[in-house]
Amino acid sequence: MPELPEVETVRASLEPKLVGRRFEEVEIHDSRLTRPVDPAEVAAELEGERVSAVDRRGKYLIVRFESGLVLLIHLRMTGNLVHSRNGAQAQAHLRAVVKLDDGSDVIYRDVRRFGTWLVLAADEVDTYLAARLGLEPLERTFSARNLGERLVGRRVSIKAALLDQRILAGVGNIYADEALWRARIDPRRPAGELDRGELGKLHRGIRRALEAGIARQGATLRDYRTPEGAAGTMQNEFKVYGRGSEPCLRCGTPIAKTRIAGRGTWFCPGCQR
DNA sequence: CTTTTTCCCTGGACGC
DNA sequence: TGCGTCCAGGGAAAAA
Repeated sequence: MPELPEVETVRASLEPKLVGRRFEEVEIHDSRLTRPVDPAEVAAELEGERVSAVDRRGKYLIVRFESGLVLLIHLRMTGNLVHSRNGAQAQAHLRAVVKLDDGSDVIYRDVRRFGTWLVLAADEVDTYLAARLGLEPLERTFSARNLGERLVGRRVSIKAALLDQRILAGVGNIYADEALWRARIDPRRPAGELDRGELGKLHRGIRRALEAGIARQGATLRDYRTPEGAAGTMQNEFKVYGRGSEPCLRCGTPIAKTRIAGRGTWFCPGCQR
């Protein structure tokens, strides 16, 4: 499930391969990918465009073109971008292929078809993203203080708040659990009740968890791969996610599993308070 | 306004 | 072996 570290890994890998390249030919095989826009229309818009930058905001990949046009890609659950220099062989769940002007291809696969490709004009992008995304956790401007400001008065659990992209952008189910373990905070605590010290620990925990994920090229549980086709290794470093009944690495208490905001949630009932 | 629930989608795991 | 059921979860939309 691509979260910020996985999307950032994809971004960093694709950036040097795409910047300066032209989209020669674009094939989109799944109408769900561009819904409600006709995929043929999106393909036609993208053909001939030359890439000027590959950015990221939250879990969105932002492909900017010299013309000002922007392609926003969201991988959702199982979306996967691979760069290939030897053609796009017939592959299961192939949803789109972009042929670049250096002869290489960008191949998009997505088992569950939740991913989206959206084309916007340059002046529409900020508005679109600002309506959906809050603080960017790895930006310098992200602080314990402005995290706290976003949580004031919130009665939802801190886990649910971390998953709310309008509060904090890029953290998903895995890294939310990992960040809360690092911060020693119980995921069920009401978000608005964290004190100043806890906010500081949470701020640090979020950054540490995300940075660890990026350093390991993300976590591969099933579908996620880097654009080189490699698996990430962050799944080997999980402190709590998926470790139900195994001993806490800090205090030895068996890790508990519960359900918060409809998502599987793992935490240590011994040292997360 | 905030919060909760439902839905989308496929395939792997599991029980019988 | 086969079939039904549950689970995985990001985010949009509807409901409360």
